Amino acid sequence: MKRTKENIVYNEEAEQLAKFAKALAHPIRIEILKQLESQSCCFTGDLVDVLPLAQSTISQHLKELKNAGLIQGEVNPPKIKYCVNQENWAKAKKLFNNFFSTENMPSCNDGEC
Amino acid sequence: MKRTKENIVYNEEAEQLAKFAKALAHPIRIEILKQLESQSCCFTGDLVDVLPLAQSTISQHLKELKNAGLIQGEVNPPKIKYCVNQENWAKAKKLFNNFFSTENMPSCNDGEC
DNA sequence: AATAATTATCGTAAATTTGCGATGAACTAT
DNA sequence: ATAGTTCATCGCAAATTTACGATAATTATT
Repeated sequence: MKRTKENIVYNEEAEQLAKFAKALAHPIRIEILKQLESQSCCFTGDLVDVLPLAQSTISQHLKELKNAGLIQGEVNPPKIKYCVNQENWAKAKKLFNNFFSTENMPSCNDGEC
Repeated sequence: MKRTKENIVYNEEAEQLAKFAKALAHPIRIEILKQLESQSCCFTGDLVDVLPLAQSTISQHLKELKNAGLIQGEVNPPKIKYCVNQENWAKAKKLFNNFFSTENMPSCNDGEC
């Protein structure tokens, strides 16, 4: 960060997209989401069985995904069921789709370059 | 990272997707890519004019985007023209599309939960 | 009440990211 | 040759991320 904490303001859509991207910016979180995608839901314990990291670490990654809004947890004592947050998942999908749409993206070797 | 550097091996596709996501995980890099998308190409100098960061910082972000493979630079002395790398852009687009495809994604409130 | 099971949080250490100014490298133009 | 332009890199400082073990918190079962 900067020398002194000083907030720089960015485009809101860019900020939101970056936030989602950041949540996806670690392979273990991709794997976690794939699990949740395929299994409709699962418990932290199940994830710990499958993934090569300590329970506390998985829990931290889950927290980040939750903070980004991509997943949500329901208590099901003494377990907690994590699921994809459909609403935000759809929002992220749309943002990435828009971003990658190459509609009017000119090629680099166009004349005016 | 871990106490001692010890590599954990992840699914390759997850790793690649995470790498692209990491490149997108900062609003300024989103903005940079948007510029490159819309303008077909541009020079670092142009970006510095538009973005609220120092030239050296922009240069670093460009480097990260280049490392991720999302952009490429051509020398055009004394300037350097940055453009989206079409091939990897398409690859990223496909990876994100696949990832977000909710084909057989069951809802959280299905019976078996 | 005591125990077991499951998940979150704390404390710590290492690594990485972010940002800046200063400086360097490469090339142009004078 | 000198000066100017453009971009990259270095060195630094602050912030954040990543990972772990230990411990706390919550709830069920005995």
